[in-house]
Amino acid sequence: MPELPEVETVVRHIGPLVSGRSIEGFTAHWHKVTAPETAERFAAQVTGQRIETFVRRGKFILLQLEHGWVHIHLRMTGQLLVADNGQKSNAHIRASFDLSGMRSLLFKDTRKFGRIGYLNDLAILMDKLGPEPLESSFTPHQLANMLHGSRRQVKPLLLDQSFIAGLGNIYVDEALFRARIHPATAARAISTVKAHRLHRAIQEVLTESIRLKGTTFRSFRFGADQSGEFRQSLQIFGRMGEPCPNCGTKISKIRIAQRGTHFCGRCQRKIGAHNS
DNA sequence: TCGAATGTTGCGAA
DNA sequence: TTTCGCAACATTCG
Repeated sequence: MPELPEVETVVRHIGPLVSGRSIEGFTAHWHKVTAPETAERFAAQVTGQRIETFVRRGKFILLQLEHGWVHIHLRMTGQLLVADNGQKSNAHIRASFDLSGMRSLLFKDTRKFGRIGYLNDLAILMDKLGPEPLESSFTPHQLANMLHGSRRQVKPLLLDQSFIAGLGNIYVDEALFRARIHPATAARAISTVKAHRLHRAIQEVLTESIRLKGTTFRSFRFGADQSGEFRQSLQIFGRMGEPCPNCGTKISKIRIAQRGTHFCGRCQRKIGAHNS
């Protein structure tokens, strides 16, 4: 599903196609796509404005306008498509922006969880998000301090967008496996050495996935129905029962914080700091 | 046939 | 502060 690498892939693909164009109109094809705002009010706020930049923050796609910002969240099944006017329409289109130059930006979302909104001031959104894991300002030392300040289990903590922005179920499982940390470990019990290892694992797994244009596990697509290629590089996610690539032990799948969680019971021991 | 599982966020409640 | 369960949805799986 769209996590940081998938959203980054979408932004890199779509940005050049729409930046500099003007929004000439907006149509909601499903009444809640702009919730809690009404589609009419959203349309009034963005119509006539030029798209200055097209960027990502966490899992949000942000369109900087002349005045204010459009934010788009793909949630689970959202996709952005650019179509030339007159092109045949797709199923599950929930909203469309009419752009200058006879071109449209379409929001496709089978499960209807995705949302589009407008903000005058981006701070309202930014304040709810933790650090960007790939920014150089995000340091191993900082992550260690953050972990040591929490009593929560490490997996739900990493999924919390106010703790760190952009990670979802797939990359949390992958990063914890690569760092050899059990997903149910109390965050404050993670040694500084392991915290630094986790920092490296997070950056490596995200960077590598962006390079391969994300993970297509079920539905993620970008552009003209293209898939990401990182799925082949997944070491633990979706591999329950398969041998651990590190030690050969069967990969386990359990439920932590209501989320399917994959790990190796041998490589990722919950207690004890002796397994490196 | 049908209930369970899927996965992200936000909400209220414990 | 943190955890828990649910709701928002459609589709696929067993």
